[in-house]
Amino acid sequence: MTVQSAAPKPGPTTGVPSVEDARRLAQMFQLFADATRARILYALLGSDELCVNDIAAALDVAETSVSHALRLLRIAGVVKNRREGRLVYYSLDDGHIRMLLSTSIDHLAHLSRG
Amino acid sequence: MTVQSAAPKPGPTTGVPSVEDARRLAQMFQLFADATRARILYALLGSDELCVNDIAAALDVAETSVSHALRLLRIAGVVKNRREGRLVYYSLDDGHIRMLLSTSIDHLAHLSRG
DNA sequence: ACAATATATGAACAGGTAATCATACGTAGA
DNA sequence: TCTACGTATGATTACCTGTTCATATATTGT
Repeated sequence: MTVQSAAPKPGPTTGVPSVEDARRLAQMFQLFADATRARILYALLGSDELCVNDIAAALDVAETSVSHALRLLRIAGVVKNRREGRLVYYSLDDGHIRMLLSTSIDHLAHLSRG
Repeated sequence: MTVQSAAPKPGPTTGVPSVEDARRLAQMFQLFADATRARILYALLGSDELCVNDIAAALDVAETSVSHALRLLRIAGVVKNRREGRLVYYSLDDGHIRMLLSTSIDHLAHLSRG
């Protein structure tokens, strides 16, 4: 197969990320690519701090499932937690996350409108 | 198991998205949650229009694989295409996508710095 | 019409992953 | 210490998804 190219070089027009960076990017997006985790994140976007049971109750999802989900988000640095007695409060970790979530909502709205 | 709640009601503090919305959100993020697709998107973020073979060559990925990936992105409205002879040019579909990608890069940088 | 090129798509197989179950851990109160 | 509660985690299972191979479609040139 001969290749008919339109762009002579892979040109770093803005700087194409390395395979490694792309992998990390994808891993990060993967965290949002699950309905349960997405719902958790949006719940946290609303009330800025929630304990595990509150989340489980609000979403009507098993506590175990929520806990597993929060673990992944925590390890990735997307959420942080704080213990107070028996309760553990979770919240979004930084502003980029909030912006990502907001932008994604905008995009969905954009698609809905046509 | 008795639930000790910190927030009396599932309160729509900013408006918790429905299960359906969360599902759509997750599906959208899922598109970015693959290294190949992520690399394609970042390549398109750089040069604003590329044909399939250019992408395959630039990323060193089989053309078939790129084609499958682009199909999903196209159906989801993330990229659009334009035929010119035998070549099909792909580009990002709207500004939200660009902002999402940019924000995600910012977040990664944020994590890297500490 | 035929051949070559560029892209698309269906099927199958391999690897990953979220939900569930069982259980462990940490904390508070009696 | 014992019990109850809130949370965390390992293992299993069932499902989903990306890659590959084979093949189809579209376009151009002879």
